[in-house]
Amino acid sequence: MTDKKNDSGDLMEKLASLCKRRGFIFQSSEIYGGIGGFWDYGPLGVELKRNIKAAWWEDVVRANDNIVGLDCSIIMNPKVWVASGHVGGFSDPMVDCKGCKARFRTDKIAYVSLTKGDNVLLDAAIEADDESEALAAAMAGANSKTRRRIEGAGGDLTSTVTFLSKMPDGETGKCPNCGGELTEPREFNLMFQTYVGALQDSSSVAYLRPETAQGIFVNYKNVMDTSRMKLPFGIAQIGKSFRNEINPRNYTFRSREFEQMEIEFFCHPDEAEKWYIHWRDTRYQWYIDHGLLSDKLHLRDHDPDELAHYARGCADVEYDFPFGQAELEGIANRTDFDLKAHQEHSGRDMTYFEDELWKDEAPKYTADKFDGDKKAARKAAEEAKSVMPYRFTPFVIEPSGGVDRATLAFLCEAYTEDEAPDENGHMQTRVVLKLHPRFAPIKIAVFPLVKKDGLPEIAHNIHAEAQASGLASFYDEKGAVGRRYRRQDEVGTPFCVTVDGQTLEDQSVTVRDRDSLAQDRVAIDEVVNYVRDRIIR
RNA sequence: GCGGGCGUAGCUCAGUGGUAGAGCGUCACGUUGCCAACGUGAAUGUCGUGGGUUCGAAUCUCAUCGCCCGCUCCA
Repeated sequence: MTDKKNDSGDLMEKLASLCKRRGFIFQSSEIYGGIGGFWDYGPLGVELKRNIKAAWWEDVVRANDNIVGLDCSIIMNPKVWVASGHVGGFSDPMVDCKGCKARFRTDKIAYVSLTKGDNVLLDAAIEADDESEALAAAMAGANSKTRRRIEGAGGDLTSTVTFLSKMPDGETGKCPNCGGELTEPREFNLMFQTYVGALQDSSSVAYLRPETAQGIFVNYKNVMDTSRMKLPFGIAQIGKSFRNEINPRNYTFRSREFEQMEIEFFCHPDEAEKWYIHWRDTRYQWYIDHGLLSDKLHLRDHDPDELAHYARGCADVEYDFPFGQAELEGIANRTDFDLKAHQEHSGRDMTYFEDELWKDEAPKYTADKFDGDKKAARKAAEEAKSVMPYRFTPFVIEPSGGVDRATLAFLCEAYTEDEAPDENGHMQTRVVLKLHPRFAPIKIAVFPLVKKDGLPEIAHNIHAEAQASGLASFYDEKGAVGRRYRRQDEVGTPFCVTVDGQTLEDQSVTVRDRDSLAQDRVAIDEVVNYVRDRIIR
């Protein structure tokens, strides 16, 4: 069997077509012309996605004593987003050039002028990050005559650098690229807004969360107080998030409504690096274990200049999609940035106290150690307790994965066209989703070889037994058995069980393997266990 | 947001001003005893949506929505 793995661009089209045809993924609101950036999961898609989420939850929450789950509301007090920096800080106004169509952030366009008295020696529009870079770039861009005049002017030059973002409203400068006219600055805030309550005024504005993480941070105290968790421990959550992407693209990859699976893992600052490495490697391995080949999966450590201002380390798990290498999950060391931000904005104490460590230390602060001065002893104790190593703000390691992105990656990886013989022995192209059995929407399909001689009844019984034991099972008696196999191949069903004439004689059935096409003869009583043994991990 | 391409049956697509089509899939019956494209029959379309031109529009035109590619963006 030779695989004709499709790494070209049409894989995406074939996959999208299959997903529509077999009920994995539909465009949202399709009968009304759809809506960009929103997608629906059909009968098989929802099973696949639930299986992925369930596997994550089992492996992350249930398999770890020090991780607990959470399910937060999507709409929160808007102050949460002020504290996190999502309101205000990250809405970068942009301008477009009407001439050359380039787009710029207004805080990246600088207007540099050099004057000596009333003489303007240099007046330039430059794309730059800061003043010194703008000046340097303006000088470098000047012609030799201008440069000589500037050098000749000696020290009595006046230089001004004005960023477009700092210019008065209504004033726009020229395009740094072509000198053309720029549009009015436009806000690109990616949070969806809504109103809470009947009154739609500025006091009732709220946001659909752009990430699940903040819901965890604001519940960190609640969880710690009620679940007896001690550092290091994690809080995990799966849920919808919303970003009003400017330009959703690449099928479900960049959607405006999407689902995240996130852990916020709280630990001692001294251990943050250790846990960061742990989670980075654990999460990377999780994707490999579930079928993403390691040569298509990349663990990419961010360069220091790529890191967000609050992060001390960050790595992306990336996959080679047909449209390019793109992120499935990010693992970041967010330091104590978030807890400190919420402590500052909410006024609530977010620090952690090492009481077991303090227990050993407390005897040093009894009154007799302070010449019987109880007050002095208490004061010294309070001071000692209020700082490291007893009291501190935990660091946070955040493995944050996209459920829809993982689903898409597993689908891309699973989509295979190989060749299988037809009834005359001629090789025919076969489409098969080689999904990890744990993720397969249907685990076992049960067929009577033909629709007579009591075979359907026996097959029905096996189907019912599989269902009763919790296996997602599918019964099919229509058409030729070969066609039924192919239908199941297309949706990734790992095992097909066929009841045939021999079953009537010796109570055995054939179990056919999706990937190898091999058939095993198994006793009816054993068949459910046989399949179960082969789908667990 | 800009530029280009596309939108016709569940899927893939043909159809350039005059009766809405094909292949596959689906359904029914038959056949078939282990790997889809056997037989017979059947269902299925706001031709993305809205306006305009025309005696007449899937076809020409404008707008709009969606999808794909490139640019841009991505806390």
